[in-house]
Amino acid sequence: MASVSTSKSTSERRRLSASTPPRRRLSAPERRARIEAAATTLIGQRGYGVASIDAIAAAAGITAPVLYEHFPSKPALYEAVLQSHFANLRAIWRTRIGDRLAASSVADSVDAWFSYVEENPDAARLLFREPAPGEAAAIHRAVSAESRELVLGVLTATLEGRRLASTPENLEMTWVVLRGVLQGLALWWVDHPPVSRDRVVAVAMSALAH
Amino acid sequence: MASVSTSKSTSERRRLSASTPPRRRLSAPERRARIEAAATTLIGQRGYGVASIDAIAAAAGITAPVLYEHFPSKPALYEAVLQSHFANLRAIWRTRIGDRLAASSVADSVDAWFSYVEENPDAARLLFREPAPGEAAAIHRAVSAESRELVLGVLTATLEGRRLASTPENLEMTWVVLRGVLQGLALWWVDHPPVSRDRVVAVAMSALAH
DNA sequence: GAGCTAACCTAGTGCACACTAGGTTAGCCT
DNA sequence: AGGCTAACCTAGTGTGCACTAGGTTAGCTC
Repeated sequence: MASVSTSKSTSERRRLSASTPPRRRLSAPERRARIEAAATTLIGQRGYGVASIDAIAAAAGITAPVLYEHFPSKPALYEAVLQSHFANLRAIWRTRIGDRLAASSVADSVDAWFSYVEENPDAARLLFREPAPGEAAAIHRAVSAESRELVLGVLTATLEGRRLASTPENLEMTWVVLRGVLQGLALWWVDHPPVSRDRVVAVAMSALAH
Repeated sequence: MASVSTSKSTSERRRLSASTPPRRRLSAPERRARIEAAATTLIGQRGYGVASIDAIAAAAGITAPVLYEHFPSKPALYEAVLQSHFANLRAIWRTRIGDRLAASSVADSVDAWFSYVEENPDAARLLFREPAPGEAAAIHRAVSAESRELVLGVLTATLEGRRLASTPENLEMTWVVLRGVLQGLALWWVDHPPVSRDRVVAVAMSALAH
């Protein structure tokens, strides 16, 4: 009795995973990329609080301890994922717009921006659904601040002299309106994908044209 | 040793609360109202997931078991609070607007709407910060649907014949823009109270005038 | 082919939270 | 005054989560 195997044998475990691809070992960078992709999907769809580390690890094909060899904590993983996607969006704005806005470049940027949303719907949810206050909110605010400064700078240079942008507060409110329209449409669109990008962009541009 | 009091005496407990008002017993409706007020504040400020039942009960001056004599569960409490505030906002729209929009009544409504936000900042956070998907999101969607239908109906009656509102999707996108502007400004404003209501309303009206 | 590193695992720990069982007492009613 | 109801409490239970200790093995290097 006592001599019968007391722990599950290796062969048994391997048999269990026979139906799934035979569990390969990945290099650290590749595994890290899969973890970030899984985190984007799950945090985007379920929110920071509900997306558990176990679930993210499972979606990345591993278990929680392996995830902790790549990221020191859940907030750190969240920050890394936010950083990467916000940087992509900032690049979109920067490559198409100089110091101030011109009508043509704005249309270009908005279209490119919605292209990114179209190709990364879970990232859009992750970035634009504001997290509940707490740990996650502080990180989100810190990371998104850089993007906010970028757009605020462009708005300042463009709108100086116009009536509604005469004070810092009005400038910030203009930014709030801009963000509200774009993020609102983006979050609506990712749940209504049959609508074409052109139509969403048209509504956005019409709402933003004063 | 063993004979020394093993449980805290009643008098000792009463002495502890001597600094705070001497713990009155309230009637059920009054206590219920305080629980709802505490829930509005805490869920608004911290979000559904982070605001614990213990914290809400403490803010209402009681302990968790008493709260459960008034509300059967945390989701039920959340729904009750949402219902009450959404109903207030619907009343604001309904008393000032008939079947379709006229420029003057819209300005009136928007001003009254922001008055409510001004007087109930925590309610604004509770209503307009979309919760992370999960239990809370389903309830929020269900409760807010009635308000959405109300505004969508008014929009339909008003905009029929205009170009951008020609399809159901465009109508819904118009609603998304409207909501994005109002909610975005409201959430920004409750964190920047020194700005006067008139200025916020002015920005909102300018953004919504096509 | 032997050894080593690092990718991966199982099996926990501790904590915070929603919710409950069962007892105590304030304060009204007669 | 004495009794009764309902408002309130303490002290739990169970669950789910972030995070970890310690061991196993794939697969590269020599």
